[in-house]
Amino acid sequence: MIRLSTKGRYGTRLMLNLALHHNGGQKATILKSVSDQEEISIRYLEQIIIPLKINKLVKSIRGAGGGYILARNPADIRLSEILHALEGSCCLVECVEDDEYCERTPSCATHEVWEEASLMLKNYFENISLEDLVKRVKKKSRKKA
Amino acid sequence: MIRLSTKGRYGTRLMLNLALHHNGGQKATILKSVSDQEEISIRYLEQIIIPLKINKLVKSIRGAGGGYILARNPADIRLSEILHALEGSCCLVECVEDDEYCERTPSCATHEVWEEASLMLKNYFENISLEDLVKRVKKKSRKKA
DNA sequence: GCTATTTCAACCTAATTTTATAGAAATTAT
DNA sequence: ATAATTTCTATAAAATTAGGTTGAAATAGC
Repeated sequence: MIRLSTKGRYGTRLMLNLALHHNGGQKATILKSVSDQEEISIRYLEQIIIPLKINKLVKSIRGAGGGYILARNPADIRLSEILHALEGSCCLVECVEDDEYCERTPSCATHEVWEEASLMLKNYFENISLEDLVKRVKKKSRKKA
Repeated sequence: MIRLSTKGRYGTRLMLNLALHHNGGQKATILKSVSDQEEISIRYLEQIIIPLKINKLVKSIRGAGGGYILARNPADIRLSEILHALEGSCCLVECVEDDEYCERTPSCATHEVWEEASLMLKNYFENISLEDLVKRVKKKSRKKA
């Protein structure tokens, strides 16, 4: 399927949750609280956050009183970066980013199409920041009330 | 990953191959020849073509001299139809097409984003026909020569 | 010219391999 | 002692391979 894996989906919700609790980056958020609020297994969150840490999107603080903090302000973290860290790419197919993946690429008409669609997606996700998502959440909760 | 499955990719190449040999829909193309040209296992092609047949995108002719023919002219078959037959949808996430998939949907800000991206993709694939792909192939082979 | 046989290709089912997802247990740092 | 982190182990899904069956056309023998 053309489908976002749970890694990408859960990871984005994880980052959004950190953004919602990001008060200038003072207090760390523990995965347990993210787990409770987002209803995602803490074990799985631990695996998901590893690539986010490697890609310097979050900082970890070990030990008591520790947890995770966004490495930058929510406005400076784009969805494309999160997906890139978690999915390896924003592309629909491997061969778009990896030239050597398939030798047919130069003559492949379908490749062109996947590439164009991938660029479209990439562009879309590059223009959405965590701050934008936070705004959407606030808008939604206003509608409810 | 946000990735098109091999079903979608191989299936599109299968349909494109049928389109390239579609001379007004007179002669059927056998999977063996598609397998040789596209370098995809014939066993796998047999599985991939089933949903394409169910969705009335191809017609099968059994026995000697048989094979497969596009059910319509290449200009009348859109990429979105092929992907829909093979992938079940053009969407990035289940919850976009299935309202009951996730109870968080109404309050989920990330859901909005996946939905918008999915619609973008859907729209893109709806505007590409097999004939368009055939034209791209011809353009590419001209460049080579 | 009709039946029997061969051939070709679609069709169906099962098994295997690989990859993704999820969780448990053990470990490390403060 | 508590919380983060790593490593290991199941489970599930996707991709691929493989074998055998059925139906339809073409050909050979009578």
